[in-house]
Amino acid sequence: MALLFRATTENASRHRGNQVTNRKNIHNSEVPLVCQACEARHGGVCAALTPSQLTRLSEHTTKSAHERDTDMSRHAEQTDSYANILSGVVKLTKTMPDGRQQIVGLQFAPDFMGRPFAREDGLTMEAATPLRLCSFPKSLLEEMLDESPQMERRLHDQALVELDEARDWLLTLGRKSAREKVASFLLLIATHIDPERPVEKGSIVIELPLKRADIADYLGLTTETISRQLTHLRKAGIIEIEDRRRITIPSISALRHASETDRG
Amino acid sequence: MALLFRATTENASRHRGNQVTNRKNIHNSEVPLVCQACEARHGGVCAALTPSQLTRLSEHTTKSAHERDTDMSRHAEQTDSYANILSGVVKLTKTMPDGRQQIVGLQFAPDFMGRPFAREDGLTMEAATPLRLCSFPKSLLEEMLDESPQMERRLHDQALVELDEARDWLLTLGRKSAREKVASFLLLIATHIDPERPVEKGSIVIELPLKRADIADYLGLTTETISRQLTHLRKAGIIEIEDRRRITIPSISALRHASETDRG
DNA sequence: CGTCCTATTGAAATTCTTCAACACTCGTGG
DNA sequence: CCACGAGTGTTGAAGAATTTCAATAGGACG
Repeated sequence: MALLFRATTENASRHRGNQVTNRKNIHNSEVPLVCQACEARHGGVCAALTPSQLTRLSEHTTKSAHERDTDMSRHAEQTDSYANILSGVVKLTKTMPDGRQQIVGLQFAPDFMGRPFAREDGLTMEAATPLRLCSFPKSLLEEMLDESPQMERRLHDQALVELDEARDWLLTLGRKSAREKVASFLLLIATHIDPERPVEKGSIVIELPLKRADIADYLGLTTETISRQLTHLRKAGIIEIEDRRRITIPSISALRHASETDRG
Repeated sequence: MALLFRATTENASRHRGNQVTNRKNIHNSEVPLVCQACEARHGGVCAALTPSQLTRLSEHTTKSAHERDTDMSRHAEQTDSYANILSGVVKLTKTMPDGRQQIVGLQFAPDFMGRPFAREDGLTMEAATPLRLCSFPKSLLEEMLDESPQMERRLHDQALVELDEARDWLLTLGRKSAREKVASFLLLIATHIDPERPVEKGSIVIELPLKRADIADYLGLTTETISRQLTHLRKAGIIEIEDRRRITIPSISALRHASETDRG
């Protein structure tokens, strides 16, 4: 069992955020250094805590790194912990008895993973990319949730955001053509992968966190169709394919248009 | 504007739940009579309130009835209220610029309608059937939410349930055939429309809350396909069609099977 | 250099949609 | 009481989009 996931685990106290990039100039002496990186990016649930609560929590956090394709539900179960995503992408997948699969959600930094006080059913969570987490014991977090309604509201908010995203995706799966679906996916990645960047203007390059088969499972299509539609978008000048995983988008608004209409 | 929705509105205090059917033998003298009906069925958010809070809330509730196709967002906006569904079904719809539509959720009694402290975007809410609501002023409810973490947790729970349902539906839209989709829809209705009834055994009759065009918008198909698949299910002996709106299901498990496999 | 995994491309097969005609139901007014 | 019309649902045939099957190519790694 333990062999099934390989994680490099370091105690947070030995680790002062020295790997952190993208960091803004924040010097809040009250906030634990380990947490500043998170805060700097765009506060996850922890942002709802007071500095003293944050200090208490940070004393029990563990940072860990995981390879692509690691089963994260297993990790959560084994360590009896919840976690924030520091970097990387997690895919949530549903599977039918006969093997058909559908990715029902993607989680990016700084999303919270897990469900305090509630069941998560029939869903597998896998690292879609190399992943870094900041984990805390379930018991401690649930304690703090009982103390801090703000933190619970934060989780509630994340659930509502995920609900909105799931519903947007229902529209995509139910009513869009394959071409529009692929464009919608690229748009989704472009707007989520780096929340720092203002995404409206200019040419951007995105790194796809999923391989073709995963994209297919996300869009309810086959890998062949993904491939064909990508080359179609390329020929239409809406994207440029640098390499299987890197795509440049000359104009986000052109892409957005393509995500809502088939005909030019 | 006001002409656009016609509602018969009665003050709750003049209304002692006398229309209530399906009521169990509960005699809790501390709980306001207006609320007992709700509780008896299967506690909505109000179940998290103390009797005294419930009394306070019940003094400001308004029951109302609405015809099919009423725009409920308008109602919520105009009365500045949130509401519990007492009976009937509400459909949540997303629409694309070019008119394509997708139903992204159905709400049944005793679901809570509205989103305290958060935005609900690009979504229209319509009565799919005649509807009865129990509404309360937003301000009062938000006050009580600040007082009662249990109530907020209840809302949080509902959001998580809706999220799970949306994700199940993603699998349905993304990976199932038209036949399986229609079977899945019937199964959904059978399991939601009357939460009282144990749903596993025997033959049951369901009343469809949606017309064919709506079912199509829920399943990402066309009305023609819905029609064809319904007659297919009928010929396969999985359902009997009593009339356009009433369908009997001889065996729920056969239907469940049909919702996951095409070939017999 | 061979092998495994991933991605692309083509041609045939299938599923679902589109277009078109027709049937049923219900309420209204002659 | 019947006729009419609008809204709703069903059925058929042709067409389009996507899948399936099959073959090939590119990269990463031992």
